[in-house]
Amino acid sequence: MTGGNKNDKVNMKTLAKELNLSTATISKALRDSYDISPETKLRVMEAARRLNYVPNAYASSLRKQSSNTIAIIIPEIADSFFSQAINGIESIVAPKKYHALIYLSHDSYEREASMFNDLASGRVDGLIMSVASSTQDTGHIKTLQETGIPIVFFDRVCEDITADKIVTDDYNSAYNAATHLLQAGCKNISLVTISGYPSILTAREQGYRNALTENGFVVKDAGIVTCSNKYTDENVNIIKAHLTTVKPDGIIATVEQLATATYLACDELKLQIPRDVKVVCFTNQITAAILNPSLTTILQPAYDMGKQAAEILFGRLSGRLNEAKQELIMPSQLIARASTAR
Amino acid sequence: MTGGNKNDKVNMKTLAKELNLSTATISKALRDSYDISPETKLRVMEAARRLNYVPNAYASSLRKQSSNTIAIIIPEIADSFFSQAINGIESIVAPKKYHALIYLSHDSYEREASMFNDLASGRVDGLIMSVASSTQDTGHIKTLQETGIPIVFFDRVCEDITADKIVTDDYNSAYNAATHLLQAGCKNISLVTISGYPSILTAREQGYRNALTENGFVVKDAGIVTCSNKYTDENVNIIKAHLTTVKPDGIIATVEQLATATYLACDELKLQIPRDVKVVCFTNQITAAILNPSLTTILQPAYDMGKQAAEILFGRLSGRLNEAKQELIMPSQLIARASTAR
DNA sequence: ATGAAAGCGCTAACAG
DNA sequence: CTGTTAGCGCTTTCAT
Repeated sequence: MTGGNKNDKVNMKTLAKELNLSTATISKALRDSYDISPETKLRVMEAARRLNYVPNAYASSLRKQSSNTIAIIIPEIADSFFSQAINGIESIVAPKKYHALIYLSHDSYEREASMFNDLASGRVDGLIMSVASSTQDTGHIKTLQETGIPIVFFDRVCEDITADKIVTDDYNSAYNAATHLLQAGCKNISLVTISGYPSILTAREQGYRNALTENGFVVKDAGIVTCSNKYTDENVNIIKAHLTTVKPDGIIATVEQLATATYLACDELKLQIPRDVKVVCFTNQITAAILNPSLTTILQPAYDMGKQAAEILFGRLSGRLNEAKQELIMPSQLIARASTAR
Repeated sequence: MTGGNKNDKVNMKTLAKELNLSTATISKALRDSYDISPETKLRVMEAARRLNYVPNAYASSLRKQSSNTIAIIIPEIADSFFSQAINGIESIVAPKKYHALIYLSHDSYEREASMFNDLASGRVDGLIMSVASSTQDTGHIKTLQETGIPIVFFDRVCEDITADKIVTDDYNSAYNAATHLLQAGCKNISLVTISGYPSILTAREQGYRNALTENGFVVKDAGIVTCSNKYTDENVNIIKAHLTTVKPDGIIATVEQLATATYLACDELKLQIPRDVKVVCFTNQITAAILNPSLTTILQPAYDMGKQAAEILFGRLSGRLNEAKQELIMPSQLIARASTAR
């Protein structure tokens, strides 16, 4: 190692020796405890700075049985919704000098379940998560919860678990999206969605179904296309097949990665948006406004959802918050653009 | 806490008591050490599973003085290049049962520098980073490096630090982008870039300058627009002002977040791409192909860069790799689309 | 106001 | 093959 002088490691013992104090005093002085004299505190702080003392987080965690670390479990990081949510979480976590350990499930139940081993070891004090779309059995989550670690769900929540949850009004958003398409003149609206069990998909599908039914349309199963939850381009073919057979004049895409797939499918089939098919998608992509044509989106308050989730988690961690678990529903926003123009 | 039965915490002592063995034996058995009898190993494994034993990572880290954790420092997470790079890093880190602690500098030198305190505490075994654009003084990085922690830079590297580096061929990419615009008929090409010191910006600017000069053009400083490195929309105005005064017929945008700003600026000024202005941008956004018009991009191999960075880091950590530091240059790809059509 | 001592859970010499 | 022992660096009673 280039100049790794491991021996100059300075810990509390070093400081104690330097100042002729005990490590106990050092410890208290550094934590600004009330029963240390102001002058001693100053001497300790000064020495710490001078010798470049850095506390060992693991020793502290081991001793205190708490880690000042939280976990974030999300399906995917290369997704605007989730990355914006992380920025929101981080805006709360960082100032508190907490750390965030980010786990990516890649929408796989197996990966997700295996991560929970780690979490039970006291590695983290709390968890913020969005469930993998392939997760059906939630035993791993319940087990962790029983150890007393607080969990806050956001967006993709577990219906069968009692915990704090931050979601958007998925039912209404999809209902509004469908209504918006109907008003734009669509008569045959399809739902393009992904496989899996997240509650948000059920809610979005229900909103879609009810909007159609209430407007006198019959919802056929053929009108619902299920794509892969992988971020691959096989979905383009699935959507192309659907467009060819069912010939919808309107599409609601339920998750971000389906926006590009839908556009490409239409393009390859020489279908023009919005003339031949109108499209609306649940997405937070900043480029929606400059797409060809600009895309009507349902924009979720990702940053604020993350922020809220973190705030609630810290409320639980500090004991400040100990009422019943709450479910916070934050409004999404339908932003009409050219892809749904008449 | 809901059913938090803290007292059933099972550690090695519990297992030892259960099986009438010492904790040393338990420890070795669990690590599959050669000097434990197969039957004992089986008994230990079985008991561990039965009692739901989870090792305490912090105790282990404290004792071993290594944490099986690496740090990733990047400017921003809501950026396709960086999030794809993280996926690449994670593809190497996860199978090794390592953890990745992600730190976001938000392109601020102060934030970045303050993170380095944390890292010196033995919290992480190694670091993969992309430097904040506002970082000029690299003392904090050098200090950490001197403690013997291996550092691998990717994309935004530090010129004045000897370390492993993964970059793309920024000079050539910009050179090619400029040549591409010239071939498309541009006579007045501007560079839209961000403020800050990353070497990649210098390289990209140099590629731009040389391509123009070699083709008989004079590069004026007015042809280079410097935007904010914040992910805000004030940049739209900066670019609008430039378009109005300098009236370029071609634009090279050096970083992802400037693509949307450039498009919006043109749109607001009713300038048509590619008729009035041709645009090429360094970006990994998946939506580039479906923009209006589709955007000519310089696509960096983000995922592979992350993967390589992680592989080199693990090479250093394992001691397998101990030759001189290497600088790996990975090729970017210019993907011509409608925004630069003649 | 300061210090002595115990111990968080684990690992690694070393003995047997 | 198994156990004893010491200690990683820190925090926290409990004395003084």
